[in-house]
Amino acid sequence: MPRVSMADVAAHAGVSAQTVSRVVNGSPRVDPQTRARVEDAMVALGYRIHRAAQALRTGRTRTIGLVVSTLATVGNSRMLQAVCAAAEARDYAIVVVTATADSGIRPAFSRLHDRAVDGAIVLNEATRLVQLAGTTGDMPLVVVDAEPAAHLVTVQTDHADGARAATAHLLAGGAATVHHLAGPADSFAAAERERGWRAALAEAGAVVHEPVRGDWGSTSGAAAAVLLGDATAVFAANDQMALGLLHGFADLGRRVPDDVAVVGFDDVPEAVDYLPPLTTVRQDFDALAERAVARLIDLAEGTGARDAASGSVAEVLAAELVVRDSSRPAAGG
Amino acid sequence: MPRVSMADVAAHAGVSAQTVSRVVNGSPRVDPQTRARVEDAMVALGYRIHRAAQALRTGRTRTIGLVVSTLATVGNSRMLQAVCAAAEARDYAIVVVTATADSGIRPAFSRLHDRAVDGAIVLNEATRLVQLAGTTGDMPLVVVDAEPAAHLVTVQTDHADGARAATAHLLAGGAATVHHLAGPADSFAAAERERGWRAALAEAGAVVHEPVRGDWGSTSGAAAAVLLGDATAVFAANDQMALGLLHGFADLGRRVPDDVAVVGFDDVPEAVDYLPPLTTVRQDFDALAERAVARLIDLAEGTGARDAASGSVAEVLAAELVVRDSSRPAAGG
DNA sequence: ACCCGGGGTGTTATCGTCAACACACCGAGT
DNA sequence: ACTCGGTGTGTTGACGATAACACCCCGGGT
Repeated sequence: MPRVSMADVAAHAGVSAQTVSRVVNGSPRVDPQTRARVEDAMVALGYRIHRAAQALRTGRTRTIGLVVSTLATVGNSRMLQAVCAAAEARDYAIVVVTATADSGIRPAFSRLHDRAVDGAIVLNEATRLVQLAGTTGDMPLVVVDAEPAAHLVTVQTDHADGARAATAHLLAGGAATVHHLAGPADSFAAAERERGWRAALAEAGAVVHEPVRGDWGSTSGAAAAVLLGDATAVFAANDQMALGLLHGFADLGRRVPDDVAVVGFDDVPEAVDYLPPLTTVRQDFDALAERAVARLIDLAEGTGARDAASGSVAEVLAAELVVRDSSRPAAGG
Repeated sequence: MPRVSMADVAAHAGVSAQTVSRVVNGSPRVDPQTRARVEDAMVALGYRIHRAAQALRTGRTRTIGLVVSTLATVGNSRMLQAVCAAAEARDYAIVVVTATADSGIRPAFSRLHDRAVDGAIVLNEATRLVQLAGTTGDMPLVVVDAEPAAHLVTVQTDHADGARAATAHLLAGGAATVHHLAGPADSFAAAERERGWRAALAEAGAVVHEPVRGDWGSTSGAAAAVLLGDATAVFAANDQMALGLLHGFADLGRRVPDDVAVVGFDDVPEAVDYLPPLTTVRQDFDALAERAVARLIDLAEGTGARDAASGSVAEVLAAELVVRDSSRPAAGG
């Protein structure tokens, strides 16, 4: 049973292939009766458009590349899911390519170029890789969580403000100052969260201890606990490292939140069942993905929407503090 | 700067487009000097093959569809990453489509059909959806973690054996019997893990309490703790539910592992930092993905490899018990 | 009667690649 | 000399969709 082409449908409906094309693409210049006949034929034969042929002719694939460094972080995998949903709603498909630290970003873009994707969304914490991306190709690009820059469309959570809120919350809870377990040095999100933390300390006139640096993984959080032995409040740059802190502090015999309060970032689904349940900053991944996809498709289909559709070059979405027991000393323990 | 085609390269190298095609596809019938000239021209012009055109001509896209119900479970997102890596190593790309419970699997396959993928890997815990898949299309298919069946190539972890090992471990630790916090009723993996648990109890002649059923999420695990108030050992069908159990038991004042031992399944990266660190059964997602991709490409490129390459219809990979504190009463607490 | 405009439809050419075939050349066997 | 097999290369014609253009028909204005 070979593929059904427009010509087959056309023959069945007694029209030309061009008319079938017009029906498929919703052209208004088709007689309603003809349209109905063609639609019946499409159903009868089980017609499906051949995207490869369409892509060859039009130069557009209705496909978006997603460049991702890793899916091991919960944030990235949730973003992927949200991006898929947003793209499917617009009849676009997502091609995932990985750009690891050692492979670099170039082979990833090379693959996307081969595939003639209409654009790419970069989900990559390493700012320097993004700068390489500027070098690579003339492909429409939306970068998530990267330093805003000229010629670069970015979408991001307001990491700094979320971090500020988390830190202020800890200070309000009675801590003299707040220590910080930061993310990797090359991550934009980590830098922003650190910036927000510093700002909150500065506002309150609190002492600033240099942050300890982790790698997003929970194990690095557990290791950091030892270095934070004298802290009474710690803001961790993500939930997984915060979990590690909970573990590390428990091993040291320090009770959370009574001896030390802990706050994370992301609000992963499991955070509510950590011991104790984790106070954290919630990112709205669905909204972030939705905006990224919308912006990218604007760019890709842009009929010169450089001014109208894409008013601002950087889009920033609010984050929300979620208070749970890990920062609530009075938690009926 | 428009796209560089084979014709452009051909003109630059003073040969025909067909010769360029032969060079690109590594045909042996090309003079080494000619080949070198063409390769130089490709580099000079920055030639990249146009996959859409290639797909139109050959009917093959070097693209694999990945049908996934959700990426919220750690297992699925790790599988996705591993599948990407395995596919990229073979110069295939991955297109992700989601098949939620309410949308059903049909629109997902519809999208893949449009995209003319060479085959699909189904990562879907709901067995019934997979049966629908049989209805859908003549596309080469590899199903991960599904009931082996005729005309169906499957790849799976040995869930039953892993569960058996986990249960036996708990019994060996001194428990009179082991309760089970099972996964959703429609999940093949959940059913297999339950089967392994039952088998281990039967071998030991232990009392069987009907399992409590969760939804893979940690919250359902926390809720289940209340129903398991008298258990001294619980085998949870995944790590996230086990985390919920740890939380629930803590709220009930039951100490893990002293009052009740807990074992999970998957070995998520964070399990080592749960409180206490979680004994669990490790799945080798990389190997699973590698096998799934290899089998699928065999099928897709199969020149009739029905007998040779695909000897067995179902492939089963071993799981490994990882013992940590949540099941080790003597853990120097 | 004539032209005009526009709705509805068909024809042609083309996107980039590759399979099939054609062909020119050369050295070896008869 | 004459076929023959093999090697290196060019030519032609699809694959399926669609942009551009051509065309027919019909009602309304002159």
